[in-house]
Amino acid sequence: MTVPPGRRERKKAATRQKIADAALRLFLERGYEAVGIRDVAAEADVAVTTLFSHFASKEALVFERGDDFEQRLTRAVTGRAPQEPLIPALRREIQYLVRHCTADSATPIWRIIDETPALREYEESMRLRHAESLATAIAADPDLSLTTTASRTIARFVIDAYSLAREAPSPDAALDEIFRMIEAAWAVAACPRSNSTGTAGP
Amino acid sequence: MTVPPGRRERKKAATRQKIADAALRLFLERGYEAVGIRDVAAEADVAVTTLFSHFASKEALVFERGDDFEQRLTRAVTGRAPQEPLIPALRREIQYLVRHCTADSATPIWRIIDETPALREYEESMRLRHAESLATAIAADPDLSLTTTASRTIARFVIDAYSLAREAPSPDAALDEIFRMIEAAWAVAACPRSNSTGTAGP
DNA sequence: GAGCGTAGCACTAACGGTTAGCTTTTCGAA
DNA sequence: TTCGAAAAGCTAACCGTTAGTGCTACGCTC
Repeated sequence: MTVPPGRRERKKAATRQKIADAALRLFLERGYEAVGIRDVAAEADVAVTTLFSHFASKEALVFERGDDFEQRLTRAVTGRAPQEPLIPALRREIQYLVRHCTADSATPIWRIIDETPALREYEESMRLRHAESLATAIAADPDLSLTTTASRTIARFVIDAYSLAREAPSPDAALDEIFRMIEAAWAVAACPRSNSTGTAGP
Repeated sequence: MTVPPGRRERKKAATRQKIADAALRLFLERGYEAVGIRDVAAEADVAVTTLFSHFASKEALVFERGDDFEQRLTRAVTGRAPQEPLIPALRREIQYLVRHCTADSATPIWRIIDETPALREYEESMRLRHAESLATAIAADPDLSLTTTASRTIARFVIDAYSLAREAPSPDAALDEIFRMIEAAWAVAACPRSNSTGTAGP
């Protein structure tokens, strides 16, 4: 809770950054799988155990700023203009995020991610955790007052939109189509009228 | 392609079963993480390499019959009665699958899965692969003629329904709620009318 | 039925990510 | 200055997984 970060925390952050930079450099240079943890540690001039005290796994080195995703989504909910409807706000944010990693394939880290199955799997699990945070944020909004299930469903759908649009040939068009569906799902979640779905329980 | 499986294939199947049984026994006895691959191999009296020639990973030992899930879902699409609408057919199948692993927590393997993060993650990635198969089946149905994106979206939503209902306090009620949302999403995917979603692209 | 090709299995040894145990260094506060 | 604690280090392993190399048993053809 100290306002000016002490020398200790600065050094710690510096070490972390040094590791992340070394990892990125090596991954771009030789490819993700061809680089070992011990290589990264050596390049960053730290011990392997130090590396793992900063990053939980090898994959986490790639998604170094992965928490931004989570924060941006929850803030798109909690920080949106008063009375602004939920889904368009989320759509705007997802669109930004998708563009950020498709157009910015100038940033070649996304190429590595796309080409490495282990990283794609890791990203999907990460997004699933993000969906949980998003669901919590949605459920906490007093203007919406959704059930837990509805919140979690919408959150999953929104994350699906990200994943699907990301690998679609035309991300923008895909987002259009998917969010039209999400909007419809949202409408029945927000004001439940009928409850017959065609199959009654026994 | 021989109708009566030869001795060779029977022996192979027997070995596979022996390994699966040994694994299940040990996992139930000591817990998933406390059992090593070498333990399983020893208990089944096979070499470690043999074990990995039958199962791709340690997690795969637990989801030995995981392909059933995929097949049941695709057949729910391809094998449904003529003119039967898609979503109720999928809902029926998902309901069956959810009940199978919630009520059947009598089968304590699901308890182990629920308690082991590594297994939950593995299951989620597996379901994602299943969603791809399901999407293909949906896209191939001539009665529907959906876009690729719409097919994949519906498939993901249906898989989400499974995951969410599985961990909901009342799975049946959750399924009701989620499938009401999916039905709405489906309606706009099947007959697209308006295409304004509240946020226009720049 | 003898011989051949191959699939299944075994064994050893390693690789690569990850962790435990313990010591040393470095900072912050008393 | 001194002391406690956080950060970083080193060694040595654990554990899932794979490569390399044979051997054996089966299925098939002649």
